[in-house]
Amino acid sequence: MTAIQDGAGDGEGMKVVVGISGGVDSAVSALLLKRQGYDVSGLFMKNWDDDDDGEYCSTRQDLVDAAAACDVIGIDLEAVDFSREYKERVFADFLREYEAGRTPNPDVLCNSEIKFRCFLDHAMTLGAQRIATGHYAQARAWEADGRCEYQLLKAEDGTKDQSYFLYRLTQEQLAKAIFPLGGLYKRDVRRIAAEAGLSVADKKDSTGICFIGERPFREFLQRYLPARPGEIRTLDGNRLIGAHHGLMYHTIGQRKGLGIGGIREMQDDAGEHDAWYVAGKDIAANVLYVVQGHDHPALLKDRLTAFDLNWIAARPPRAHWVYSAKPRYRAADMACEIEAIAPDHMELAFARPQWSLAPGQSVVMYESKVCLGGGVIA
RNA sequence: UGGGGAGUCGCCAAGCCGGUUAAGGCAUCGGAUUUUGAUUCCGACAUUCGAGGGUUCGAAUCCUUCCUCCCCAG
Repeated sequence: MTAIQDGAGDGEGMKVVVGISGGVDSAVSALLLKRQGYDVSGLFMKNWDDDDDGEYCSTRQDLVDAAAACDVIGIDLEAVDFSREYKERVFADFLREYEAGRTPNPDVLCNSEIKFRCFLDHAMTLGAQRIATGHYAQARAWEADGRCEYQLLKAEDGTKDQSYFLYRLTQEQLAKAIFPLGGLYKRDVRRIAAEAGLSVADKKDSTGICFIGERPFREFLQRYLPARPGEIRTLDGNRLIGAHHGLMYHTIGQRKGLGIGGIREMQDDAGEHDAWYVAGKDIAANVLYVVQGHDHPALLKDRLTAFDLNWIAARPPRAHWVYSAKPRYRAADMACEIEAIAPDHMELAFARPQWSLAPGQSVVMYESKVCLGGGVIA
């Protein structure tokens, strides 16, 4: 086995389009590719209409920053609007999931449907041979048994690794991708940006849903989905303990927003209460079930079922084999075993119980540094 | 109505035989962390102790009147 390409080679004039967001990461990605001799151009995506909420609209500033960065780097910048596609392929699913009482991860879909589909296709029409993004992840072509296969690897900087968000990519998509930051640490990326005179060198990292940004979540959801108030009951004892404004505002393991204060019968001698956490939902009855204490056993599960699977290598991993998995972004890898696997679903058992597995979130599997793919928690 | 008990931050709850700044928990809000949603962490949060009088150098803590609630009587 030999790595025949690691994405950091000599550009030799190869045309690559870089997704420029207006942040440091994508700017440095473009800068590095330019230095490596690629024929680089930038593409700024506007995928969300912030028509009526200027307060949280930062895309204008992002575009300004993106343009300024490209100017310093010395590349062209084009802007494209995929907001219709984003709405149809990402946001619609996002709303369907919330409506069903689940907790989706739109950014996973955003990558497979927008950045590595719409954006990729568009870049190809511009004559590009590759696309690049500021993701902290690594891609490489790997030759084994006479076959060439593209692998997705974790980033060198484990604290910034974003391979989780890319687990839905396919061989075809990965073959076209370059992740210039995969081998770098965040601090070095900022240093490179500062040394190159990029104004975004110390710009704060963006958070919130990709392209939509950070905003009051309840208020945001409420604009798209009707809120149905209902009861909050204890999982232990089925005791009526409060009221919720809508199941969609709560996810498994959530503490904030329950509004449950002190209850006489449920305190210790000193009158102190443990916080309450969401442990389950009864969608049909519109009841939210809660449990007291972060470490309540009902919040710990050592197995899960996942569906809507995607395997990057285009073939499933082995059952009864030890891998590791993350049941949510930034979770520590946990050893696990696939107990049963079919094309459309699998049963996964963890070596140790996982805290608050939320239906709708993705479970992503790894074999050492290699991201194998994953699925959506049932 | 008679007897007993209780009223301290949105919710619980210390303090209550007087002594300077009214514990703590939950909730809430703000910040940090974070390309989902969460979690976690840090910070803020009663010039005031149901209301009015009084005693005192000094009261949430004592006295008193009123209001409200609970229990037992009925």
